[in-house]
Amino acid sequence: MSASGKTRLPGRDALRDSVLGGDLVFLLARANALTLAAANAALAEHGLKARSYSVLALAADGARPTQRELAEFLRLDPSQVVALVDGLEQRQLVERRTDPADRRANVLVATDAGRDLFARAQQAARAVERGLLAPVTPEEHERLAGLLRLLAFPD
Amino acid sequence: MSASGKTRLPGRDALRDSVLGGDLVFLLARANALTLAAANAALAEHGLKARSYSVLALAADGARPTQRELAEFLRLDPSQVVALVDGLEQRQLVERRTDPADRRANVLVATDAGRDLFARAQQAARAVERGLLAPVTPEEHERLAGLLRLLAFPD
DNA sequence: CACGGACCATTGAAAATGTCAATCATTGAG
DNA sequence: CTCAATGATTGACATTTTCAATGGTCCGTG
Repeated sequence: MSASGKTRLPGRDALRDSVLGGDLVFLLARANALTLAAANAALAEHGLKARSYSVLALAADGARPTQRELAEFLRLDPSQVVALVDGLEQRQLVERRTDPADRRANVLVATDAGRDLFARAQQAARAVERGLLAPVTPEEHERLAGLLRLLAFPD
Repeated sequence: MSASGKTRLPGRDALRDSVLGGDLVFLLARANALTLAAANAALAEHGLKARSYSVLALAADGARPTQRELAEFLRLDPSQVVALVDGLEQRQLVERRTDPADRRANVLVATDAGRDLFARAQQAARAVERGLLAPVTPEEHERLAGLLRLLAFPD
């Protein structure tokens, strides 16, 4: 009755029933990899990736974040934010304004062109999300977002 | 009524209420980053990372996956799997056996030491997961896993 | 049986990301 | 005023990703 004679290869999805199939960290990693790839593909036609899209999004909706806040929020090293903002600024999608309340800090603001591009990119992003969530009811979608928020912001 | 006079910095979590706060791709990315960091920290004392832990897990529970199956399942390039398996094999945690049914393919099998280490590492992994899911009821946990599976395996 | 296209594992190189320490300007506390 | 702490920036270095090329093996076709 032991499995010693097992010569069959795992079926297409035999691995899913392994220990990892219930591993939250693994499921998150895989879901992230797939959704990130889909998002990047969709954003490419706008010259963006998920990263730059995120920065543009935060600049575009008037939160006026400093680069340090961006770094913390996006879980990036401050030096990566520099590069990201450089890219967007060179394309005139975003401006660095030194924060009047603290002249060490730069506050990010989207230009008109930036808001424009963001609006279009957001359409693409939403379409992707819709596609990803096709097998899920709106209710479940909300539940999922809520649970993910718990993991993403453990406070 | 415009926001032209807005000089206040965003509160600690003002960014969460931005467009990104409801962005599934972003939430997944951030949740993944946090849980991955936690998992890596916990696995470090066993000389593992989430990646090597995953490979070891699949080898340890007798699924006898080929490297190609591993690559697909973990969403890695086959060359990365080579490196991962090299590491585990040098530590005698895992063995490559050429698949009798297809001599091109290597099937991964855990050694006794490998199963041993995995058992201990799994304890650590489970503890981390418990910590991450502390704010969530077991029911919600299951629901989350189910929804993530939909995203992770769109078939 | 022999051929040829497809597939697995492996290698090596190049590009993208992640991580860290050092620096400059500025802030805020004492 | 002084000084430790902080935000942005730079540059170096490690890790991860992504690709193309190769040798061995498989399998369908002729």
